[in-house]
Amino acid sequence: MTRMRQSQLFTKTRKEAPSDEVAKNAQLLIRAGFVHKEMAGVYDLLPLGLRTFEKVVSVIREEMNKIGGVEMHLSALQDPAVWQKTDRWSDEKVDSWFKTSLKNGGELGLGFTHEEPLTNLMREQISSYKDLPTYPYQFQTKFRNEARAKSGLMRTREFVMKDLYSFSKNSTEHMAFYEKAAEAYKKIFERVGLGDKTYMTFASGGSFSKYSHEFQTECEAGEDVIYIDDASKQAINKEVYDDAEVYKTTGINKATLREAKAIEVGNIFTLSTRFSEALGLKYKNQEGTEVPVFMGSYGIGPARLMATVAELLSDAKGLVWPKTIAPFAVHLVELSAGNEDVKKEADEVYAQLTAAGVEVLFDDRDARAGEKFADSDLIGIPLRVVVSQKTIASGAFECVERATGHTTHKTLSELITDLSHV
RNA sequence: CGGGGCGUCGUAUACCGGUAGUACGUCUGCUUUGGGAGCAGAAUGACCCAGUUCGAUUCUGGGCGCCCCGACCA
Repeated sequence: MTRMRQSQLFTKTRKEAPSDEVAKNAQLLIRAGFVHKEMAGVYDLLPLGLRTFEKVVSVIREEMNKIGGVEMHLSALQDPAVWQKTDRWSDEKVDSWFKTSLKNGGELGLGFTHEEPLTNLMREQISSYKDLPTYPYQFQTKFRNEARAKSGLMRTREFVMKDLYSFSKNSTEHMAFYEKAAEAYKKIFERVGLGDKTYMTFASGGSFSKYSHEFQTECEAGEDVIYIDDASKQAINKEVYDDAEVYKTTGINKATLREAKAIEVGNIFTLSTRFSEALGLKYKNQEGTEVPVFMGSYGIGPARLMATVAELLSDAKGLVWPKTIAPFAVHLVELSAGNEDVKKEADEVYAQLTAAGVEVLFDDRDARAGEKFADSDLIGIPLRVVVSQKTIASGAFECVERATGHTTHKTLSELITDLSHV
């Protein structure tokens, strides 16, 4: 669906944010009708929110496909057996499990990540060096029993993650891909409008390896503290700030670093053979020797990314979406006040823009100008096109850029020409 | 999980040991129509369970829920 009449959009905007939301991202997304809070750390995507979410997903998907990613979809329900093999089933090892049980009493888990089932599955697919490298990925719901959900959509208990896993022959082949993945990630953050403020950040490797890389977007609402090197656009996570080896590896001068709060919008890990060895994922090399597959994992949460954009690119009037992830390209607003000529003209503009392939949200509601403008500002679609008696008389429609407030007047054909360039 | 705070119409807020007011939204009517309109009317509310009390939305205890700080974040 590339268009929508606002009279049929069931979500309503609100003047005030709910008192239980402090985070700006949640306040704006709820006020504009993009999301609904189901419970702490659990949000529903409403029509506008879903559209933006899907746009973010598309951007990520395109970049993953470009570097050889192959999309698939794994189950959320998890068999304990495979997790026991890597020692990640017990609540002592992993405290964020949501666990449930079968009617017959058998235990199940709701996946918080997918290294185990995928590695296990790939044993059927990988047996020779000829099968490598390979890069399966998915957009899939993760469940994490966070001790504390916080910051609106930033840290939730149920969320979709794009997780890509690389299966390589050795660390050299792995590192080549790791660097390609890092470049793809940079492109993703640029495309969604966060390029200026997102830094590839040296971080601890968790339980997998000594170091990993996070993509951190500088933002006051973030929960991480990073140290930014503006010259190289790199950063260092506070957790490894005092590690001398980090400076040797990166060549960063500790003295020039600037402290900032940031949101982790993506991360990439070298997993090495930690999972392939535990689960027996091996391949035969050219000499006929069995070797464990060398792995990596690469995650991005599209909803967190959407929330980060909401947090950073909004203004006092509401959301300001970049064209790449806006729910619609154009917000067509008719100010007919019941005037049939204006209505007819607006309908015509709606039909023609749609026919030209432009995604349009058409505010055909019987509401006053002030309310329509306020809603339009709140929702944050990049371009507002106004159809009213005034614009009909002048022969050109008023076009207002949401981000800048810049206003121009264009005929329908000029408008279509402009928009089809995007 | 430790600490703190908070639960009142759909939303945001107020007051009160004697069953609750305002604003926005909603409904009806009239007026208005380029920046969240005006007038008149209407409907809608105390998280749950105990206790104290003649009487509890108010006080006490417990539960549940939500937010914030911290810890955690594979």
